[in-house]
Amino acid sequence: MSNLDQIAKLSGFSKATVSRVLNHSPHVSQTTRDTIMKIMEELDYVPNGNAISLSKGQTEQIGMVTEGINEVMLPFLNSFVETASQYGYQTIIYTSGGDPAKELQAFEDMRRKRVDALVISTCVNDLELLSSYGKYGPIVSWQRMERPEIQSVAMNQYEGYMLGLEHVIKQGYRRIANAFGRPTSMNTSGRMQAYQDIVRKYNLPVQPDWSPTGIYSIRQGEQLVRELLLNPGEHPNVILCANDLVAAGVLNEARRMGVKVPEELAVVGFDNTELAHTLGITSIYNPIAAQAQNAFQLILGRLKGTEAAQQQLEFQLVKRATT
Amino acid sequence: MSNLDQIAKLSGFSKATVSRVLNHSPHVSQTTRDTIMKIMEELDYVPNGNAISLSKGQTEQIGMVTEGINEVMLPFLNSFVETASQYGYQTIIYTSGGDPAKELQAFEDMRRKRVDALVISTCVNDLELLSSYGKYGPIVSWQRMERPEIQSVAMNQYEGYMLGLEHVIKQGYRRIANAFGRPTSMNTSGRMQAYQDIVRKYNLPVQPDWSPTGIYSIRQGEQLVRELLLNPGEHPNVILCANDLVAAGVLNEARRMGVKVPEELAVVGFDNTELAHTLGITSIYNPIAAQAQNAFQLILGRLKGTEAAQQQLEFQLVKRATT
DNA sequence: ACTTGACATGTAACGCGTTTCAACATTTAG
DNA sequence: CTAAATGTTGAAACGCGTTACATGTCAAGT
Repeated sequence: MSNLDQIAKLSGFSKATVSRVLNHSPHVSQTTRDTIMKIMEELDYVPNGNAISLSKGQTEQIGMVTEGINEVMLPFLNSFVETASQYGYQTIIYTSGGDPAKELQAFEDMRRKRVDALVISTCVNDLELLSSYGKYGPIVSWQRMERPEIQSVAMNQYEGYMLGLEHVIKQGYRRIANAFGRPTSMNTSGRMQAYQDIVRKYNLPVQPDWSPTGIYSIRQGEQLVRELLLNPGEHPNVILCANDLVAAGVLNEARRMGVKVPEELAVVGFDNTELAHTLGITSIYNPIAAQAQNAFQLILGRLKGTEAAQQQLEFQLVKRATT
Repeated sequence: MSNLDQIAKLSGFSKATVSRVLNHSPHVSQTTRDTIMKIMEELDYVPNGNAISLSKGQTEQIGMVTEGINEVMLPFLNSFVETASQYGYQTIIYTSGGDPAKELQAFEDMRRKRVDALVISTCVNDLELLSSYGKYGPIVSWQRMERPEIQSVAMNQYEGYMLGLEHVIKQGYRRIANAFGRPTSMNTSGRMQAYQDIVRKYNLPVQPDWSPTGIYSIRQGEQLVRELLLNPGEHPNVILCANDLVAAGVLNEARRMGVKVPEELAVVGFDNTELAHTLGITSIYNPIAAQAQNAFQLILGRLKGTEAAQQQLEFQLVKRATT
């Protein structure tokens, strides 16, 4: 493996000049540039990325921290990776599987300079602790967050959820159930607030078990339907789901139970992923890809000291066959 | 930011000894270890990851190269990331979006020592070219591949596909259509071979447009159904799909067109992802998660010089409502 | 008492670019 | 024709651990 020093020696110039050629510095004469480039080609030279990272103090790598990648995250991940790579940044995946220690690993990696910044979604560690890593680099969250050290690209969940709620009300449904996500997240509390407000506004019936939290997956959606519809007492006639995965599970299981959708039970998803389209589920369009781009821009801004503006994005309701 | 040198000076020991403490070398007395550890804690010291990578010549990072992450890749990605992290390796995502130059970036990054190894799936560059990067580090492919420089964890697609073919034959279907994937991949040619053999064995009817290639996505699946069923002439009564995404699209569109599944048209997916389960699609179980683990083990083996054995994995057919 | 070996620790080179500051050469302006 | 400006290039320090090899010490073996 050849290195910069060899190029310098062979060309008769100093390391500094070779470095200038590599970095396209204008302070090199064309002749010198040509000479050096020729030698680099002959030796099949490429600079060592680690050496660059070490001396620059930056890796041009950004960590994405999640519990695990699922269908809902897919557009976020793809869009983020794509955007980052346009600017020469690579994306490293950190999945915790719910283990706080593994999650923390990502933050430690930022402290150790292996990544320049982090994007996080739902977190399992104490926020206080995570925020404290803000001093080691930019942290941007996909969830709404009230921490000065952590910027957020999350949208106003209250408004988004309200869109879904008003929609089903307009369709004539009144017995509304909610499959909420992570109970401690700001996203969930925004949605809960919307639900409470709509209940008050329209004086809707409420049952304690109609608003469970911690529902994220297909399987959980399936189970939820069984519980809701097999319980004694009054049943809901519409379920608003934390995301499209849950909605898919709900729809699937309801049909399996012989329940007519949307006549007997309406289903609303969230995020409007490909899955919602495929299954024909009414869903609240969440401009996830745009959020990912925004997340990267925020990071880049912090990294370059050019403070990018927080983009303004909106929810939309996509009506399909389940309402 | 404190560094190893400061710890050495403050503790009165040399850098070498401090390094030994960091690396849990047994050649340090307990007293010394304690002293040094205490100082490291006081200064809130952590070693710089880039410096380690530079001097060790390894980053403990593995690149995963794909056109883009989709639902089918999800279990592979998650399983790979999870397994790698157990061994202290991080996973970097490289998505090319079909652009050869972007794909090549990943290989160049290995040359520049930013990643220790690569896992690839479908590739858009010339294989000859990609193989030549084998000298810079291990490359493992998720696709079957006939290159000594690139190991493969792909399974025998011939047998897997045959499983699906024999199944639909047994169910009485004879007009078989295939939505094949990437035309140039070894995976596809294995499946094509299986199809040809079954056609010969059972003397099945064949139409030129019943075996298109290049079908990977939901949308393409949807379109395919329209084409196949609206064409003049004989229509197939079963479609075997390149993956579950395509099967989902096919199923979706067929139902929308009022076609009865499985009476008028059977659908078989591939990979048996969560999606197949949700939609009740018969699918060929492809032990993707296990392949990902295997891929990592192969890489680790090459990296550590301990040659891991290629695991033997099997396909299975999961019958659901679409056949 | 003397050698041998085990253990603890230090020295210095190494991995490889980047960057600041200084120096020198060549134009250009006056 | 000189002073100032502009353009080239180099020396050396810096970023930070790792590791092969050397040295010193003390206890066990004979």
